[in-house]
Amino acid sequence: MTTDAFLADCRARLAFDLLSHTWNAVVLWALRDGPRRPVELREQIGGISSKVLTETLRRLQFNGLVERQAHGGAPPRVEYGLTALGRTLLEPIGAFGAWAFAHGDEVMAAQEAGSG
Amino acid sequence: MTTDAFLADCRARLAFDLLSHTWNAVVLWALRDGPRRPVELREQIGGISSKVLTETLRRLQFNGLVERQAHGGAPPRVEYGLTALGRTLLEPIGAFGAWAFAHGDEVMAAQEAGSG
DNA sequence: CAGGATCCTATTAGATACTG
DNA sequence: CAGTATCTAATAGGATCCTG
Repeated sequence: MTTDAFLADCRARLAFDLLSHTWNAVVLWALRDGPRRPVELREQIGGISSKVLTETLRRLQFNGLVERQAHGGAPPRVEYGLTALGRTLLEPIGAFGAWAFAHGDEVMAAQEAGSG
Repeated sequence: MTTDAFLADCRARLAFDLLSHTWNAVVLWALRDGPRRPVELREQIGGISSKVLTETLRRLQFNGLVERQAHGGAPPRVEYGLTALGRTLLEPIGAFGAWAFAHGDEVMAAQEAGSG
């Protein structure tokens, strides 16, 4: 496939849109080991507010990547887990993680060189 | 590595930050076949303004992923190409592209099901 | 605990016009 | 053509309070 075709394809745009939301990939990755409750996700991820986490989960749910499971009662207990489709995204996300571990220091070095 | 460690690592955050800017991955991908001039990139990508393209290129340059080469004269001729570091990112980006081609239709189906 | 409703701020990108 | 300046609209995200 050509670069042009790739960029023009709406599915490719879709993939980029998924990535363009800061927390999408982070939350998906945090769910890799199985369903989690919101409070657990917040602890695990760190630095994400309740509101933003909820919005992110709704977005992922809307895109068919995450499913919500409510175990009724009080206090409420809700879990979010990856769908089959969501699990297929773990591999590409993992590829980025691997890249970050391999080359992250080079990026940081470039940043310091550029700003100093 | 554990999920916690992955998420806490600043290099991982870095990777996610790279992705969180809408056009970063698109522009990197558009440069995969070799250096391009800004006007060529705009045509190839489509839907990106001169200003946003310039900002994106500066950002990528700052992160050591892209390098600028000016061939002086009038009219000015400038080319942007991937650095060695930038080229290492093509593989993970390609993984996402492949995912989009394989599963993009499922995401779109989920969106329609959710909104309808 | 889950998560909705508000308010507020910083950032982004798009449009346009202009300079060298 | 390359790139900047300016203005504006949209949005993400943070903080906070409140409800079931």
